[in-house]
Amino acid sequence: MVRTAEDSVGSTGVAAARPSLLYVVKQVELAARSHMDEVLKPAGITALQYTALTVLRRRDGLSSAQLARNSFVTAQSMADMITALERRGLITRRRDPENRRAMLISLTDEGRELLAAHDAAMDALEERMLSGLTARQRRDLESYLNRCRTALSDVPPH
Amino acid sequence: MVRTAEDSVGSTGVAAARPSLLYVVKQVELAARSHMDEVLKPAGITALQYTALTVLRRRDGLSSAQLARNSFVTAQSMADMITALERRGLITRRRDPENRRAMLISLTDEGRELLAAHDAAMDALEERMLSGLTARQRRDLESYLNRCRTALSDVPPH
DNA sequence: CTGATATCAGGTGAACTGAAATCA
DNA sequence: CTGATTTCAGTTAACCTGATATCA
Repeated sequence: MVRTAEDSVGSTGVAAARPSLLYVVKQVELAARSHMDEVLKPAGITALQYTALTVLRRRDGLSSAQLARNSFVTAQSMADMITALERRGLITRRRDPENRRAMLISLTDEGRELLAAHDAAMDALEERMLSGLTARQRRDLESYLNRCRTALSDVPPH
Repeated sequence: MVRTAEDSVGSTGVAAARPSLLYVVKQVELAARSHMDEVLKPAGITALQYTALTVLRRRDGLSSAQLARNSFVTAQSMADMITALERRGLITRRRDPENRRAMLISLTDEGRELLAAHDAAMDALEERMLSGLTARQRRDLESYLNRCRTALSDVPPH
C-alpha cells in the first residue's frame, strides 16, 4: 500500500501552492496512514480502527458517541465500527450505571494485546517521520499542531 | 459536517499518548477535512477531489497514475474520480503525444472557475487553522511538515 | 419538552482486488 | 520480456440520511 511518490507532485518545491499548509498537512497524513495500513493489514484492522483503540487505551469507558465526535464521523458510522470491533472480541460494552441510555466501551485483553503487538512498529514509524527533526523541533511541531487542532475545533464567533 | 469536539478526547491534555505526533497530525487533518467538506458541499465535490484539482492547477498535464501516487490511492480508485470529474466537465484528457498509453489531464475553464470560487474560503480556513501561530512559527511548521513528508516518502534502506 | 444516546433500515459513493489490453 | 498506464468487472467496508425508542 505504500507508494514511493518519487515522482510525486508536491515534493518539487517550485511554484507556491495556494493553500500550502492545509495541503502539506493532508499529504503527511496520507503518507502516514498509508504506512499504518500496511503495518496493520496482517491484523485485519484499519488505521481508523487502530486509532479508536488507542483512544480507548488512554481513556477507558468512553461512549460510542464520544468516539464519533473525536473522529469527526456520525454516531451511526461509529456504531458500525464499534459492532465490528465487538464482534472481533477487541472491545466490550456495558451500560453506564449513572446513565442508562449510554454504553461504556472498554478494551478486552485481546484488544490490549493487539495494540501492544503493534506499539514497536508505530513507534518506529513515528521515529521515521520525525527523523529529520531535532528534539526541540519535534516539541515545537507538536505544540504548533495542537494549536492548529484547537483553532479548528473551537466554535467560531457567530 | 463540522463537529465541535468540545468534549473531544485528545483535547484534555492529560495522559501521554503513545504515538503522539502521528495522532495529532491525524486529528488536525480530520478537523481540516471536515471544514473543507462543509465549504465544498454546495459545489458537490469532496476534499480529495478538490485537492486533485488544485494539484492540476499547479502542474498541468499530469496522468491519472501520477495523481494516484500523489494521493496514496490505487490507480483504479483515481480513475473513478477522474471519470467523475471529466463527466462533470471540470477536467479534460488527451493522449500524451510522447507516450500513447498515457492520458494527460488538464483543468477546463469551468474547473478553474470552480477552484477560484473557493480560494477565499480555503484561505480563510487556513488562516483560522494558523491563527494561534506567528509568521515565524508558520514557516517553521511548514518546513517541519515538509521534512516529515519527505521522510515518509523516501524509500527506506532495505 | 428538549437534547443526547443508541439502534434499525436503507442507500450511496469510494475504495479495494483481480484481470486484461496497450505500449515504451 | 518487463514495467507502466489505462480500463473493465466485481466486491467490500465506510459513511451517510432518516426514523424510532429510551432516558437525563
